[in-house]
Amino acid sequence: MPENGFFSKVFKVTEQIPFGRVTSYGAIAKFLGASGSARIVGSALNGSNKENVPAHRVVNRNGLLTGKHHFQGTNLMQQLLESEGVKVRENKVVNFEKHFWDPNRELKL
DNA sequence: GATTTGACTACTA
DNA sequence: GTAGTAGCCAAAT
Repeated sequence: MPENGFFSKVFKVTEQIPFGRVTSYGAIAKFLGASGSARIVGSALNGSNKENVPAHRVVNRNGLLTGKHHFQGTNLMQQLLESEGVKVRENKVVNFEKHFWDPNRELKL
């Protein structure tokens, strides 16, 4: 059964992110009905490292890999994104709008 | 139970 | 376009 914890919700949505796509914390927060809790999404992903959640597909609204430091400490996040077809330049996602995936828009329903 | 913190976002200068 | 400040909410201490 689904857990009501905010973290679990974030994990669930993050797991639903399609291949080669990225999204923002605010988008996930909004999808969960907690718009404004973007920071909580980041905190949740902080624990996602232990889960099978592709947290590397979640970046800030600028497409900047703000959480790359929270990974293994190296450029693993960027490597993963590039490995999925998402080009990264200076810790920023290239064509962010193009790779942007909005759960409210595509995952909805 | 109160205080602090944080992988953010938006507004203003 | 960049820089700084404020607002926001949930989890951890």
